[in-house]
Amino acid sequence: MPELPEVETVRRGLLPALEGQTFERVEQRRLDLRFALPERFDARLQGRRVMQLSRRAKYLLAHLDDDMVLLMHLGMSGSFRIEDRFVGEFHHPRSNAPNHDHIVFHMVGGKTITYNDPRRFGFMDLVGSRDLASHKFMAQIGLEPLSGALDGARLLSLFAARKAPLKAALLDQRLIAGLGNIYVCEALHRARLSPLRAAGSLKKGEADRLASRIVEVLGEAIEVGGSTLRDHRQTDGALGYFQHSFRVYDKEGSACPTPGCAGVIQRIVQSGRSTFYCATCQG
DNA sequence: ACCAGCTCCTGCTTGC
DNA sequence: TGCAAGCAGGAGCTGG
Repeated sequence: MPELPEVETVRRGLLPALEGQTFERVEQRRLDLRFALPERFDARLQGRRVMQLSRRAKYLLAHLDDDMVLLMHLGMSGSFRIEDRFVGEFHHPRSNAPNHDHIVFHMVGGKTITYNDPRRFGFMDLVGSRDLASHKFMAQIGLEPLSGALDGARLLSLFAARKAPLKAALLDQRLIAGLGNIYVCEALHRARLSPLRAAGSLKKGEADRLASRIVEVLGEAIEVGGSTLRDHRQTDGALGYFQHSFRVYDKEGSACPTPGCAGVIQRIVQSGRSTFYCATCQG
């Protein structure tokens, strides 16, 4: 599912269709996604104008002209597509395939923005802008890695005394926001650090390296529109390209790309999720 | 406080 | 070819 670079790509794709634009009508095809949608979700959006579309961690935030914020999370399989006019449900080649277009935003001017989410792990909520910071899902979110504030010193203090492995600590959204399974694996490989290391055991030099590799890999991914594995598409249907730059993710059995390293990428399971790394050069 | 495991859901891939 | 198990980019919740 979308991690920070994919969500940022989606944000940029949605900007022209959403920012400064007004909801003419909102078609809500179910009462829940992962969670129940707020009461009168469709009615409360109708007629509202989007003043700004921002991102926090993996959340998209549409700031409305009535001081409310539409909060959106894509979960594992959520995506948006923009069309000049709604062309109807997307029909899968398989008959009986259920339709997963759950919400359609009909904008003034004729464009439609359709939220599709087969696994329905995504969710949306409406919250007053003054309550945003204390919102259940926003309050715990950690450091924004591209804010300029992520460096070795910050990493050291965030990870101090933590016994959890680096892999788990980096996935913890309360510490650093926006990293997911792909970019954690990629950043650890670039920093030549083992995903199994206790987070609290990092030395200053290692933390410096890790912080700069995280910023680097996220930046590179955003530049090319994120990674497309299965579901992620840009809002115009274009594919991201960063999957071609993976060094370890989903590369089990491949030669380690680190220059001079004779290792082979292996897959292990940590906290029930796949970790890809090179045991030879990631000490 | 911290951490591991389970859970939600659908669909694609893999292995027998 | 068919079928079932396994796996997937997230993250809240529970229980130790």
